[in-house]
Amino acid sequence: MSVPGMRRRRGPCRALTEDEILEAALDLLDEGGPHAASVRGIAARVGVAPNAVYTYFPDKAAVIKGLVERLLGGVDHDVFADREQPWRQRVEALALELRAHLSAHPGAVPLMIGGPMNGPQALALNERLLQLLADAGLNPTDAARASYLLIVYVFGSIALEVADVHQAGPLPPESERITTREAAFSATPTEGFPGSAEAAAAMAGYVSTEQYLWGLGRILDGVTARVAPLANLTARGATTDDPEPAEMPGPAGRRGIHSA
Amino acid sequence: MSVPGMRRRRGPCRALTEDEILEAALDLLDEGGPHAASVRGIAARVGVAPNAVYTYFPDKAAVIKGLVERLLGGVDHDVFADREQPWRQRVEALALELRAHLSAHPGAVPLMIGGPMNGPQALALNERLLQLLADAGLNPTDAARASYLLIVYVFGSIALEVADVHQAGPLPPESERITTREAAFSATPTEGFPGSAEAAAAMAGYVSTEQYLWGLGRILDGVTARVAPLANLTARGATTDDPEPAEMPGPAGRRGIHSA
DNA sequence: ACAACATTTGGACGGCGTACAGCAAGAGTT
DNA sequence: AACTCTTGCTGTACGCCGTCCAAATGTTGT
Repeated sequence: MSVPGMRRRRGPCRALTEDEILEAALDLLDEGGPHAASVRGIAARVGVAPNAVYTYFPDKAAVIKGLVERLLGGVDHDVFADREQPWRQRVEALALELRAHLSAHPGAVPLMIGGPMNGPQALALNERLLQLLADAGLNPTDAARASYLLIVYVFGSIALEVADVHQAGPLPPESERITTREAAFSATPTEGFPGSAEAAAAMAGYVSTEQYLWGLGRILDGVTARVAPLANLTARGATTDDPEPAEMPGPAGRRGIHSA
Repeated sequence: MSVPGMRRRRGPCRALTEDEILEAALDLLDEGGPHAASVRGIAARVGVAPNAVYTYFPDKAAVIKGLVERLLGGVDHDVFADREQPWRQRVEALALELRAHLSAHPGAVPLMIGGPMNGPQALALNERLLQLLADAGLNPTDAARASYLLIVYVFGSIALEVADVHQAGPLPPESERITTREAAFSATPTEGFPGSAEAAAAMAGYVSTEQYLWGLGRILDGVTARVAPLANLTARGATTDDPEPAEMPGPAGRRGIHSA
């Protein structure tokens, strides 16, 4: 009497689950950096022989893939799914949530951008972003392009940010990282470059939430400028002392793409 | 008595140079993917014992660092140094040159974004970009922020692009990559997502020069929209003889990242 | 009970980065 | 020229890596 779906596999019960393996891998990654997520280390942490991992994943690449999917699946979708809020704030919330969630596991970020993000969670994220931009009034083509632009910006920012700290383990707090960068850049001679001191200060501030949100804001400005030149301004506008609302880019802006 | 600069080292002549090692590493990287740049492989290619590499570089990380520097040093600075052209075209030329140059060595791109880009060539690139944006009329703070935004976009785009192809060796031509992506995305069921066919086509087109330039254009739109709506006719601006200190605010942003 | 199968394990193979000791080769000194 | 000192390269070895293979163990179906 074998229920076709319930048919328990022939052999002995498995000692663990895929999720335990992925969790162990993530823990090792957080503790020891990207180098520490070895099959042997994972197996030792969950208490099995090194090659027992191959019962659950065909090879290490599959473990990494599953790990990335698990990480992407952990982003809180509710923060930006509230369609009552203005869409710009929803995008900002998504970007901040992604950055916070991924920066909490800096060792996993190089593995993420090292391989193709094809998994269901990556597709779901893209899909949600597409819908969000479509809600904002963009046509499907622009929504798709803007979606990828935002993905590139978010993941590129996070990648450059976590790549900037050379030590393993969790990321130091933002202020400490900026201070370290400041010291590093001011120590470098910067042979003959103008304004080395203030340049060091500026480049140190690259890895800040403020820079992150500034770049995101400029991208959203550029995306909305051409599609809805008047309908925005609902979300938080310019934050600095620019007097002009800047309706359209200057005369150089009309130069289009080499459109195929 | 020996001239202090001419003082040849005491021991026997070195069999090779650092550049030969880096070139061999780059060749291996191009042929066999990021995995193939092993110290032993490099040594075998240049015809020495595996540990002879450590005469020239202290460890493998130094080889990678030198390799990245060599790659960044290979970008043609003349394409965007022409200050007669409008600055937007100069930025586009820089972005295209960087993409072409780095995409020619896809195996090296993960190594590039895997570590901090602190080298002199990276700093020089940043510095040139800063000056270019300052020429465009941006104040130092916005120029610094826009410079990093552009760097994030360029390197993030290239990283996602080369990470999309799973096989080693040189990148297939763009059309082939798009076709492959199209097939992959249309094969995926995309469970219940709206517009799977056109979504697949749109996502396949992400890895195209057109998408790349579109995103770059939106970023430049967003950057220029708020800072110089009128003043940037030509790049022949003031020489920025006395740049104000680009006080980049420090750890002012409080949201987002903290570890653990 | 028996057979079929999944799971896990011990062991091994090749490759990796790299440390250590020894040997060859050139420069400086006598 | 002989000696020494410094430097470059090699042989060897250690520990770690990912992964395969054969055997042992446990579980289900007949």
